Amino acid sequence: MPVPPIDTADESEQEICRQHLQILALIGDKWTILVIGRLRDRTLRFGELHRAVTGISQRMLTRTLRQLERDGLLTRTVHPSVPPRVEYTLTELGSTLLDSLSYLAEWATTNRQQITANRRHYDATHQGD
Amino acid sequence: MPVPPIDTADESEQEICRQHLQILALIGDKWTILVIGRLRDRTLRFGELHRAVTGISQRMLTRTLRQLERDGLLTRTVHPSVPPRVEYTLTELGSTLLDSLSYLAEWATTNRQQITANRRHYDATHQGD
DNA sequence: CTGTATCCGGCCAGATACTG
DNA sequence: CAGTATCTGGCCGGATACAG
Repeated sequence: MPVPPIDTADESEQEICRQHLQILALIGDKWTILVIGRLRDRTLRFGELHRAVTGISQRMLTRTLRQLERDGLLTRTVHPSVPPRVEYTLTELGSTLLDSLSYLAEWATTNRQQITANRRHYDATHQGD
Repeated sequence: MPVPPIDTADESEQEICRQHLQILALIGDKWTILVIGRLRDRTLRFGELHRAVTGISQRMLTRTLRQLERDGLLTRTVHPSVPPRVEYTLTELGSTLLDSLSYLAEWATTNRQQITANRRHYDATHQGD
């Protein structure tokens, strides 16, 4: 069967792709990658993360951390003391995600300038439309 | 210098990370990956893409394609005929992006069920909060 | 067939204030 | 210190209608 017309039979492929997307949506938001990136090397406390990720609000940091905890990408440890001390640590699962992301990061590094150039060229040649 | 306090000196690292994010935001939206995924094997016309990507609206398909064209991830070819015929083809750049994404897709495949289980467990153990 | 133009409802992130 | 509660404005995506 060489080159089927449209290959409408692979609805399943698209379904699988959507399931992947559901997972990848994990990291598609604005802050998640920055947060787990900061946790790559070491455990950090809430306040440390808040300072480390420039511009994030308390609300968004909390939300991001909760979701990552729910997905099992990091662990949240509460030390019952005064003042309270909460530490966040990347799990093995989170660490492997970061590893997989490195390929994409490498692609971005390699092609960032090319993309910027492409955009400039497009904007220059299409501004008259 | 073993284990610096917070390592606030690597603001630059975060800057680079943000530049990466700026690029990765390309594919962080709802439709981009589905569209370029459909173009992996072959050139497709607008209408073919519209049917191939289930649920996408004309507006969103057009927007997605325009952005991908601007970034140089695909080419848009207009065949002057009646009715008009517009074909979209992945560029080398777009193809390499898809290759880099495959590592993430593999991670998603490997860990999807684990994550689903993690969520169930979290929801079960935290519903009383 | 391949788009563009317009309206519009929902969601999400930011700001702010408050709490154990 | 580590959050939660509430309000709000803006953006994004879908629906619809129209055009070359």
